[in-house]
This record gives sequence, C-alpha cells and structure tokens, in this order.
Amino acid sequence: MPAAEPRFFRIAAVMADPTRSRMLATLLGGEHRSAGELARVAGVTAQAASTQLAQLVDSGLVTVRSQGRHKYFALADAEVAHALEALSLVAERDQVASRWQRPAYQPFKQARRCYGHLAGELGVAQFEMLVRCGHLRPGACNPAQDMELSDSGRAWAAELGLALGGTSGARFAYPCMDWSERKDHLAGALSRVLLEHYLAQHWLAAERDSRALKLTPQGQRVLLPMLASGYAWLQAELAPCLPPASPLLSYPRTWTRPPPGTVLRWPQVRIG
Amino acid sequence: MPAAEPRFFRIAAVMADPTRSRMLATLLGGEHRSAGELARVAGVTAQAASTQLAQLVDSGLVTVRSQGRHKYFALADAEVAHALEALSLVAERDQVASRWQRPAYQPFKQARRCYGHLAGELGVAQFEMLVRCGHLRPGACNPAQDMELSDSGRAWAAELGLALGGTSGARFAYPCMDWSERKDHLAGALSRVLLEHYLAQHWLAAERDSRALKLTPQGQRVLLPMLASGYAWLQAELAPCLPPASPLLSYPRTWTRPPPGTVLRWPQVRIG
DNA sequence: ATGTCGTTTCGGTGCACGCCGAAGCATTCG
DNA sequence: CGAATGCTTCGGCGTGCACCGAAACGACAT
Repeated sequence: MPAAEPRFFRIAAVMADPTRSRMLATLLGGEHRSAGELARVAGVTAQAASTQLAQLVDSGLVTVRSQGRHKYFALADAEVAHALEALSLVAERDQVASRWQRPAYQPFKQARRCYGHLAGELGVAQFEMLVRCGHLRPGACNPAQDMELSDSGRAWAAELGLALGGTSGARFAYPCMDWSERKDHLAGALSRVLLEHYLAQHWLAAERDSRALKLTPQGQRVLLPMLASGYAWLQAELAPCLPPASPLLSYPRTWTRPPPGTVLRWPQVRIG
Repeated sequence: MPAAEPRFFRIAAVMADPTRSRMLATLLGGEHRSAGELARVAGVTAQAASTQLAQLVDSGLVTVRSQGRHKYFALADAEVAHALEALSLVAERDQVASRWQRPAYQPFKQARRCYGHLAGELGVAQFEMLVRCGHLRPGACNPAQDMELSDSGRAWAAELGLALGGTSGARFAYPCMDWSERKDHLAGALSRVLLEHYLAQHWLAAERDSRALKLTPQGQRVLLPMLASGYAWLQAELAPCLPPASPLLSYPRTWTRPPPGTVLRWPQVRIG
C-alpha cells in the first residue's frame, strides 16, 4: 500500500514554474505589486501573468486587493516567505562562493528586502550588532525562537527615533536564516519598522522592480558604521567560518572586542 | 527587463511530483531506504522509481549509498528536511483542525520521525518539558537559534542513561517548527540520541514503511508521563492558543505550575 | 460618448515529462 | 554455471500545462 499522500507537493508545484517563481521572488520583498508590474518582471505577456497569478492566489500563496482597475498582489504571510527562503537555502547551497560574486548579484547580496525586513550582508550585520551589543535577547515567554529588546535595546530604539507603537499583533522579533549569507538576520515587526525607518531617513533606497536596496551616501555615513561596528570584531572572531568579505563591509573598523559580559551600547548617533 | 532568475524553482520542481513527494516524505523520517522500498511506498513500478530517484539525487536533495545489489537513499541534510517541513507548514495551513482529526492521521499526529528526531504531539511535549523545566536553554554562542543543556539538563540526561559522546559535528540542539502542531519540537544531535534511546528502551516502536511511531505499553507508563508532565501546566497556561487536546496527552496531570524562577528537575525515574 | 489602459477569457499549439512494458546489466545464491 | 533478485535503460504513449494572439470586459479619462 502506498504511503499517506503528502500535501506539500501541491505547494511545490505552484512554486515550480519559472514565471511564477520570478513573481514570488519579487513579492518576497514584502510589498504589493500590480499584475502588470509582475508581468513585466516575469518577462511574459499580461495574459500569461494573469493566469499564473490566479494560480498563486488559488493556492493561497498570494493575496489580492482590487483597487480601481488595478489589482495588487502580495505574499499571503510570513510562513510562505519562510518556505521560499528555506527552498532558496537548499537551492543556493553550492552557489555561495561563485554565484554571489558575480557583479549582477552584488547589490542583491549586500542589501535587499525579505518580506518587509532587511536581509543580505547589511541585515546580517544588523542582527549581529543587536545581539552582540546586548540590545536583543531571547524572549522571556518563548526563548527558543522569539527575541525581545533589552533595556539598552529600547534605549537604542528610542535614540534612533523609532516608533514601536504599531508592532502588536505580528511576532515582534525572531531570527531568520539568510540564504545568501547563511547566517541569521532579524525578522518580525521590529525589523519592519527598522527598515521603514532606514528608508524614511534615506539611508537606503529601493530599486524599481527589484528587492535590492541601495545604500545612499547618507546611509554610508550613518547607517553603515552603525551596523558594521558590531560586525567588525565579530568578523575577526568568526573569521575562520566567514565567506570572503564583501567590499561593502570593509568600512573602517574602529571597534575592538569589549570584555566579556559588557553590555554594549551603540555610540550616540544624532539624527538630524 | 525580467528579474534575476530565482533558483529555488528547480528545487520546487523536484518536490512537485506526487511520486517523488511520497518518497521524500518517507525519507523525512531520517532513515535510509532502498529503491524497492521507496517504489512500494510511492506506489509505482521499479522503473519509474529508479527514474525519480535519479532526479532526486541529481538535484542534491537525496544521497545514495550502494551496498551489494541494493541502493540505499537518504535525505541529503537537515536543510532539505527543513525546506520540506516549511512547505508542509504552508500546505497544511487550513488543515490543522480537520485533517489531523481523521483517524488515519492520528498515529502520525501523535508521534513520528522528523529527520531522525521525535516530532508530533510527543515531540512538542518533549521540547516544552525540557525548556520549561530549565533543562534546555538558549546556547551561549548563538542564543538566537541554538540551544544547550543546562546543568539540570545534563543531570537529567545522565539519569536517563543517555550517551552524549557521539554528538559532535552536527548542530547539537535547535528548535524546529512542527507542521502538524504548529509549535516547536527539538531537532539536532541531542534529539536524535533521545529518539534512539526511546526506541532502544522500547518506549516507542517504528511502523513499517512509515514515519509514524507508536507508543508501547512501557512507553505509556514511563515515557508519556515524563514528557507530558511538563506539558500539563503548560497546557493550562497556554490554553487560549492551543488546538483541541488529543486523547494521547490526556494523561493524569499531577504537576502544578512551579513558582517562577524555579529550576525544575524531572522526578526520579529509574529505568530497569 | 469614445478612447485608453489594465486585466481577463478563449482557442489552439507545442513541449515537457511521468508512466509502463520489455529488455539489459549487475550482484548474489544454489 | 544458471536462476533469482534488485536496479537501470530504451521506446512509445498519453496527459498536463505554459505560452501566444485575438478578443472581450471593466474602470477611468477627456
């Protein structure tokens, strides 16, 4: 007798088409996109896109919102995003060294959206800075997966001018494996607010039709040292298991490893 | 211009076939299976199975080992298992209430293998017991994802007669989202040793051609109260967000919630 | 109203691929 | 050695499905 029918293959089948996968990869940024945009990004005619999008919606991977004569599509939820990331992690397994060094993928590797939060080298740097500085720690009620801000973390957020009011409902903060870096970055409501803040401050700029994010000159001055500072001594510490460094993070490193047990605080950054 | 070609769709395509998905689901148990076994489980002829298995190997999802005239297949690594679990999590989203209550899926929901470790209700109970009793805590070097045994945890393991020698190399312990329970269970080397121990003690018995695990009468007497005890007050505490209880875990609950901060120890269990 | 734009439906084409039966190699055993 | 077992390769069949062109539908604009 054959085994109990697994159900995941239906979901896999929806993800298994190049056109649909391009659409999903675009939506993985976490923004809403119209059917036309997605058709263009996927490189097919509008008719084809319409059919594929209908399948994505039927399967529950994607949600739609009609607005006038437009239709806006978005990933259904974080679990879908997570599944896509997990697949990418497997798919890019052997590619870490080669693929990511090709110039076309550099912006993507450096910083990109991942379901509304910051991923890539900058995302990993952000996460490690927060954890290593003691701003972020395992949550009290679910220490296995959820994270929470410490006192110093809340101070850091306040200093940054972050509005943490509207973060109820969704999970606040949790680690998410980054498939280009193969290390964790930060996911959850906190991370979304952070990215929105970075964009509002014009430290990062969104590329059209892409999940890639570009560091602006102001970002180079303010954001990069903030995130990379925690990364500097980290990189020295973890050197053996790190992939070759990207030029992006070869920012002057002035920080030295603090004595163990020290709770670090990000040095005063005044935002104009 | 079309977007950068995502690569995950190739992996998804391999998982998207019913036959291959049945094979993968079987291998998700973590054991090696011969081509013939997999053909039988998938309900196809040997030729068809051979073709599909070749694709699974080519794609890197599965590894092979030849032994005489047999070929033994296994999942390539934990990342593949993780991707399959993540897909299942999406695929079973709406099914939690209905599907899992059908009698045919009960044994599967109660206890099963997940890449060599214990999953299902028992797996979740085990994880929550370990965390809530203070035996397992966030790891020192990677608090975000890895876990480690506390002193009480090591004592508990020693008491159980666990051999933790051969657990170097692979990740020691980390949480893994259970797609039938939608809560974490324990993954990693520790978890594998635990499951092997349970099987060696004949507390759990493996089903043929299936990932389902069956609680033996001895298991009901010894293992179930050990795992469910931590679950008892937990269930009361988390009642609002818990799915309807399974008959499996309606074991008499004698434990009450300890005062906060208490480090719990599993009461003496002497194993004959 | 008429035109424009974004999206959908229809009919038809072509390719990819999963299956089986039969035959072909290996390995093990009597 | 020949028979049995486990797996693989080959040829052919059938189906599913992604695509396009053409046409239709709806919302908005002038």
